[in-house]
Amino acid sequence: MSLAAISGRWTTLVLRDLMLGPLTFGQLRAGLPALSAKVLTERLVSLRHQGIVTRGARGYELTERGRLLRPLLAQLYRTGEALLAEP
Amino acid sequence: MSLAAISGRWTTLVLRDLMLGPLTFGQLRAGLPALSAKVLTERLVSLRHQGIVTRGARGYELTERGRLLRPLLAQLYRTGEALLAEP
DNA sequence: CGGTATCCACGACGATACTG
DNA sequence: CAGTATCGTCGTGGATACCG
Repeated sequence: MSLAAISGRWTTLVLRDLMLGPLTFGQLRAGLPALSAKVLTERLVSLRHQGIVTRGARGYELTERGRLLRPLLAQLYRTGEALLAEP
Repeated sequence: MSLAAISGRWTTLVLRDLMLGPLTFGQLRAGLPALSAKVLTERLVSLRHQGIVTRGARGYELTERGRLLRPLLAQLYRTGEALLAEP
C-alpha cells in the first residue's frame, strides 16, 4: 500500500523535493537532471492518481495525504545511513 | 540504498516473516503461498548478498544488519494504515 | 523437502522526436 | 516551457519441469 506510493525509480527523490514546497515541472526536472520528461510525467500522473500530489497554480504540490509520507521518507534515509554505517 | 533492500515484490513480506525468527525455505513458502520457489530463491540470494540474511542450521535468519530494517518496515506498515485512514 | 533451470510475458525505463 | 507520442531494450515475475 505505502510501498506503491514510493515505488518506481526516482519516486522518492521527486517526493523529497516536493516536501520542501510546490515545484513546477521544470523545477523538478532541474533538480533531477538524469530523469527524463517522460518518466517524470509518469511519476506525477501516478502520484496524482493516488491523491498524493496535486497540480495547482504554483505547480505540483503535496496533498494532505502526500504529507503522510514524510515520516516514511525520513525513515528511509535514516535506514540508508544505518546500513552504510554497519557494513 | 535502503530502498534496494526492500525493493521487489514480496521482499517486505519475506522480511516481515523473518523478523519473528529463523525460518526454513519451506516455512517461508508456506507463509506466502502465492510466492513461487523461483522468486523466493531470488529474493533470498539478493538479501544474502546484501548481508541482510544468512542461511544457518535453523534456516534463514536476519543478520545484525538485517535487523536495522525493522524500524523501516514498521514505518512502512504504519504509513500504509495512515493512507487507508485518510482517503 | 529444498531448491535450480528454462522459457515466456509484461511492464518499466531511456532516447528521441514532436506539439500546444 | 510543459508536456505527449513512439519505439526498442531490459529486468522482473510467473509457470513449469526437473534434480539431489
